[in-house]
Amino acid sequence: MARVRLKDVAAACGVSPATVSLVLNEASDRIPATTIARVRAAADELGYTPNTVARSLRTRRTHTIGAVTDTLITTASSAPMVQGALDVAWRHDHLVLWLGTEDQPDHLRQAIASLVARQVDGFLVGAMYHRRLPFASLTQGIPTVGLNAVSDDPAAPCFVPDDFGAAHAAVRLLLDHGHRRIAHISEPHGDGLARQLRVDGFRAALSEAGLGEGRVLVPPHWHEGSGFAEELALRALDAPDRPTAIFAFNDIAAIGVYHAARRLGLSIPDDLSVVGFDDYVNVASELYPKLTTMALPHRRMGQLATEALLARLGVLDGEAPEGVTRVACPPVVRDSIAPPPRDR
Amino acid sequence: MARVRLKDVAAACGVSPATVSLVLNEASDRIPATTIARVRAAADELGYTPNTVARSLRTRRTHTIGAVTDTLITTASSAPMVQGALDVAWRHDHLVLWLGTEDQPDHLRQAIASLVARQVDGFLVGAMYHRRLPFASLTQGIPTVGLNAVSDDPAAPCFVPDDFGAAHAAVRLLLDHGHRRIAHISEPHGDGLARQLRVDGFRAALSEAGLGEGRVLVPPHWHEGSGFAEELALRALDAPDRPTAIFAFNDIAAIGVYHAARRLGLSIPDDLSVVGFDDYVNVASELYPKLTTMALPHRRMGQLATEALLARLGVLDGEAPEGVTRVACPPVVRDSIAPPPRDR
DNA sequence: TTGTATGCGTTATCAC
DNA sequence: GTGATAACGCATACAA
Repeated sequence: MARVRLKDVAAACGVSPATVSLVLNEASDRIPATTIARVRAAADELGYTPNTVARSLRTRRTHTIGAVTDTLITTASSAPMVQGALDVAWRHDHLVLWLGTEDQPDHLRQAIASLVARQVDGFLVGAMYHRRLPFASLTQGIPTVGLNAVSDDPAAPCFVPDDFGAAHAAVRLLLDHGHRRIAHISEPHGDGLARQLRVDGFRAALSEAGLGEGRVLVPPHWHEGSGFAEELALRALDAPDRPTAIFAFNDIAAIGVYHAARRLGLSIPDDLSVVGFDDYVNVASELYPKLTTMALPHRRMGQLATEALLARLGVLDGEAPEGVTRVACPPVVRDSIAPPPRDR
Repeated sequence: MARVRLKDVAAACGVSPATVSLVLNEASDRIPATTIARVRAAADELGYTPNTVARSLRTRRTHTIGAVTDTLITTASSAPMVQGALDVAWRHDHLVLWLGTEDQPDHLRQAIASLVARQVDGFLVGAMYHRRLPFASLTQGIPTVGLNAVSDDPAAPCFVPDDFGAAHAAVRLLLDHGHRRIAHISEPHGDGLARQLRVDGFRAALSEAGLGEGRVLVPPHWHEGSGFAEELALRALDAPDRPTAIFAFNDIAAIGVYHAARRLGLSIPDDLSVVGFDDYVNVASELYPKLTTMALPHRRMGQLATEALLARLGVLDGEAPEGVTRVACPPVVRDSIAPPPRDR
């Protein structure tokens, strides 16, 4: 019942353990085909699986990636990021030890330390929303890539959404439909980097179209749910010079806009066009009318970050990009945009 | 730059490696306090961290749990399950290697095999929706616990939602408000176990109330999104003897009911009460009116499963329960239930 | 071409 | 009380 070891395979086909090792690792090209076949057959028959911990001790490579992220649960969008990383790692014979820090102070440091003790080959340090995370000092020289997070080390490869570009594209979508009075509902100030980038993208698109600075509505402080956006939208839409389109910071804020429109008897998209951000599962696609929004490329980011890390580890060919890479956020066009109403 | 090893701290304080090991593992009570202090001090000063792979090779324990689940991404609810498992494992000095199989055939077997090669101490085999998963034969005698999945080995501990009880409770909620004509919108037949259990809970509650079998609406085949439920609800609500309340299989189906009500000019909850299931993030709480629903205890299940596994591994005291444990699904009461309209 | 010897960093079983 | 010493399972430089 005990697991079969290299030694057993060697004994079974009358060669030394060294030979078996050479054959199984394809480390020597000077072994006769007959022995190779014999060894392979024996290994197969006995069901030999190398003991990776012994191998790791010897090679100083665990083929394991340590991943540390803040809480996994608050945002539904985390799963694709994880899955993307898992996939790529698995495809290249690596496994990942995942740890959620739940944002407890000092937990990040502890988590990294315990992964260092496990001899992980590299680190993925991630955040569930795009922000700055000072991790360069913690990973003790082990190759590290930021995932949805920007490092304090400017050279560290980091993969984040292109919030600016996506906001710009979202506004262009509205402009192309003929809208001229477009407002942006933002989120409260915080440590997230997306807020400012989306505001900037919004403003850039408007200003390029010769429409000035644009109107940005910012809730005074953070609230759970769409309530804050609803209030903001209500006030903006109830005024004489109301916007014909709203670009919402995210899909939740867009829900607030929908609620406000309903309360005011405005029809989307006939009276008001709306664009969201994030493409939340079961949200954007289930609103009535279905919400046009910018998708966060979480899965792609997870894949890219892991590929970059594997490149730095030498298991993949090619160079890992230095510094921050912005990943495109594709638009998901649904039913919430139409040309603006003729007159008012 | 090289990491400091046990040998180094032994040399630093003039004792043998064996002694250091004994001290650091508190394995002997016959070591004088002075040596203990000396060793501790040296270890601290040098920043010694045990190499866990060497330790694992020796102790045959990796303090690592292998977790295999089908795809992580299709359901948003997966993250709490993962987080719950990670938390408990971490709290007891264990780490988890997570693998998503993406439902590719044979991938489950491969995933388990590669985790076995890593010498994981135990397995968590999970599904993202409650179903049967034949994994007992794959885990090669390594302790295994099912997470949202039922094993083919009746003795294997498995943790699943109490779908029957929750459906029963949901219907009781409606009955207590005075409803008598209650319909259930189910999902199409598939390999999920929740469907039948929720139907059974629905029927049991009605029959206990002397209301017969109840009306169960089943879509003929699977569709993405809420469309199927909308059609079903539309037909039921447009008939002369329409239900005053609908218990939906899940929150997505509940959205379909909302859409149908809107199209028919029925007001929720005044004309129609609705109860959902799953408590999807950003869905149930953002509908108008906010949806009353039964929460899936994903996080709790993740925790319980991991605790059971650790108990089987001897790192936690207590026994792991044998067989299937049903975990309660707490109701989340919001605004979608009211007494039925007086007459019609 | 294959086998022998040694080391990877621990823990554990002994003597001393 | 403490220190040699032998595993743990594998990889590899070198010898044969």
